[in-house]
Amino acid sequence: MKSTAARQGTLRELNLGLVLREVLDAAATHAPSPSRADVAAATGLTRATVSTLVDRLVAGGLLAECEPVATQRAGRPAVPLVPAGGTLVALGAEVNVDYLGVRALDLAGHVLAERVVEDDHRDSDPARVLRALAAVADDVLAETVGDPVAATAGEPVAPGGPRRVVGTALALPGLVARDAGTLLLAPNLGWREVDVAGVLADASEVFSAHPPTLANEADLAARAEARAQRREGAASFVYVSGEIGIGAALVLEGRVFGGRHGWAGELGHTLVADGRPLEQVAGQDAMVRAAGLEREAGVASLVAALAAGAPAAHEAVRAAGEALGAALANVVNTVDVSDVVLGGTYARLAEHLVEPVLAALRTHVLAAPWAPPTVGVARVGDIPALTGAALSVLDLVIADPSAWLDAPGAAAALPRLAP
Amino acid sequence: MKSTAARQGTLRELNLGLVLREVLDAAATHAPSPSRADVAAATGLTRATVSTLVDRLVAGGLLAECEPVATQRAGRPAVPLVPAGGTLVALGAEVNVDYLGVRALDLAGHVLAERVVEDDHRDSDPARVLRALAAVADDVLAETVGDPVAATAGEPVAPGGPRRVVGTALALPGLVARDAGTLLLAPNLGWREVDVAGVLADASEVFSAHPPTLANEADLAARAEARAQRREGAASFVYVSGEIGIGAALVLEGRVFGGRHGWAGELGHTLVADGRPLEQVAGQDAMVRAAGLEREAGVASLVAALAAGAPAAHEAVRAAGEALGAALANVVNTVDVSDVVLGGTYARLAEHLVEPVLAALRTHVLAAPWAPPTVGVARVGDIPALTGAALSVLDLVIADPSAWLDAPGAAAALPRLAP
DNA sequence: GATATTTGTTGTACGGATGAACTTATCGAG
DNA sequence: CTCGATAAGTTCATCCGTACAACAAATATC
Repeated sequence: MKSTAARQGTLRELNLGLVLREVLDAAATHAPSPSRADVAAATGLTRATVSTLVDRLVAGGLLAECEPVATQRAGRPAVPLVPAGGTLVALGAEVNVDYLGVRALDLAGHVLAERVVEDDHRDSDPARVLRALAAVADDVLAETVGDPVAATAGEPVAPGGPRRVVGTALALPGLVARDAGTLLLAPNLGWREVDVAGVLADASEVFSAHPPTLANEADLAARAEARAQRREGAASFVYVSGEIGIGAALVLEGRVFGGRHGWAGELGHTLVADGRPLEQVAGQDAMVRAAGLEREAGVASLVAALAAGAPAAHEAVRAAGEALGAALANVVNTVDVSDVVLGGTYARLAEHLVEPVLAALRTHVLAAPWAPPTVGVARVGDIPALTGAALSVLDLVIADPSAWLDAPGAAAALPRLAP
Repeated sequence: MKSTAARQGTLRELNLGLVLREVLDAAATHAPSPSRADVAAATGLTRATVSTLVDRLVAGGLLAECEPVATQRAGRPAVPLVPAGGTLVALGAEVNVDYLGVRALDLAGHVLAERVVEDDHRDSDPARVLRALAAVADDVLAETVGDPVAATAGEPVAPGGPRRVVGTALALPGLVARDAGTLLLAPNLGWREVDVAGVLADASEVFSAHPPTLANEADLAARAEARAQRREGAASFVYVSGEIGIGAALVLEGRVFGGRHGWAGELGHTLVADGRPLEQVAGQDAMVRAAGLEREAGVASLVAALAAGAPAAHEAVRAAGEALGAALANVVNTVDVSDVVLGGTYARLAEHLVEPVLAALRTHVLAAPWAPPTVGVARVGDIPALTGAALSVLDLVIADPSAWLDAPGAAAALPRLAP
């Protein structure tokens, strides 16, 4: 919390964000679209105040009004409010060990377009991979807008036409310097000190117009998971992302906690009981190898072996779960968040992992008797970091809505959408 | 950040707190007392606005004006503002394994009175110890106010007379349910599920009028350390409290992070490489025993042995430092805070601990090359948790200053204090 | 068709911050 | 010693955003 003077504009900005978030959250959780009165009731603001704020947001092209819908009850029918789907686009990208991809989201959080390319990036050439990503990004954006150049010009337009790009974010399996746009270290890619933003800017129109914010893959995946879980209120949990590496991210009251530099949650390099880093015990490759399978066979073969009842596979996963649980117990003891969510590869193995992880938590977490640990499975869909990256971009809009308002009047002519 | 409607009163409350904090911080860091103009410049508010806010705080008895002081420079001399020392009292208490104590602070953070009683509380009777604490608390409060009963009545009074008690807080070496006022588990005391607040309320006037907020000892000690370090801006660090047990606390941007229930930082029960909990390797008793000394001899004998150059003592401390460093590396990797502050017993052994801890951090922290870890020694004085507990009470005043304003007019008659 | 009910809007009032004078109090130059 | 420069603090008109209350609009129920 920055302690800076609160002028009157701060007030408006705060409440504008509050109203916007209310509508966006409803859309994200598939709750019925709220009316002005609903928002007023939920926020504690007056109907009058909400009305002026909503009017501003609608005029600015961030919200849209649907046709009033009959509600069976007495009273004037409410006008449902929805995020304006037509204007803003956020681009989330990811480079991971065995794939890269880009996903485009609108303000409502709906996927406008996406593309994922599978490839092996172990010890790859950063420039080559990043140029491939840049091409994919331009493609994906082209699917959502007629002309990427016109789209960045900031002209308000009708739905279906070109859109305004809010920004871009990139998920990477390693340590990043988020401000400098540099990847510091990604052991599983074999990358070190790469000027990611620079390379992307040279290779892509989108990334040069909108320099990407870099972040850890697990953090962004957790951002997406937090949204998926928001259905039942802002949750706190430790998200474990089991890809080739092992990343973790803390979600506190629905917000991802990245730490001072965004490097929090480096779980893979935690030392476990035998002195080895966790990744070498419970990582994807380690499990596959321990199960007596070829590394190239991947997780799919492990899943198959488990289904077939192969004892070595079961033992491998159980041992991995035990080590993971012990490492997570330290995390839980450190940050006092007792719910664990398994994501990535671990989600596919959850059936066999939950029990050993939970057992380890129960025995090693000091507070377990009073806040029983839980182990759940991620709800968010495939490649959550793509969604999380785009959501992290959209957070900018929510944090400072008035910066993204179109010139008033232009959007007033927009036709009403169907509910 | 609770997302609740921001009305106009929110604005005033925010800025009131901002102004108050500005003056309190200056007092805490022994910086020169700021004038209204200084506060305006620091906060970004107008001189006019600051004036009205300060007037309100002065009238309410939270701030006081000193005699204008000649500044050598041209211009009207400034009126230095200081926390009103005379009106509010915050009580911080602690029960730990080998002592208990109570400290009374005024709004400026100055110690008004304190008392510490050394005793061995291992496997003690909670009721007996807590009754002793209650008696100490009543004594300490009596030193600061003429009549504890009158003091709680909330009458504004002149400096020197009875004071208003803001509240009480109690530091405990274990897990607490802070809302319920219950100690859940304190292994080193041998206490479990103790209704601390209830016992104290029955045994003491202060605690019955002002039910104590319970918190972990390390968290509160870190709260005090954060204030001591604020001199150079809001710092982030991991505070390690080495008492009989080992506690840790996270300080982020100057604020203690307690986690969902206040149970964050349970470092002592982290499992180290050989499978034992850290406390049994690097705890006070473990070090003393490993050095070949009697447990009862305590840390003093260990310090003496180190000074005498006893090889066993040096080896014991070095081994402890190594284990501690490895455990801290996990914490640093988890929460991305690279500065460590050694407190409690560890501060006394810092000379011999810093090197092995630092070495362990350098090797195990993934981000070490880009954010070099540091290991420092706590600056705060003896028994920091007492100060931290009282400070946590004073935080209530800063968070909601208007709730603590006296009736206007009553304090206007107060004489001006000397600068 | 009258009434109740709920949504959304329209003024008016109020509280709080702002900016521009203005007053007060000191230093220093002549 | 006087005058001007300088800075702190105050006063007042103004702006801005929210609250409150009354009102208009649109539907269901009887």
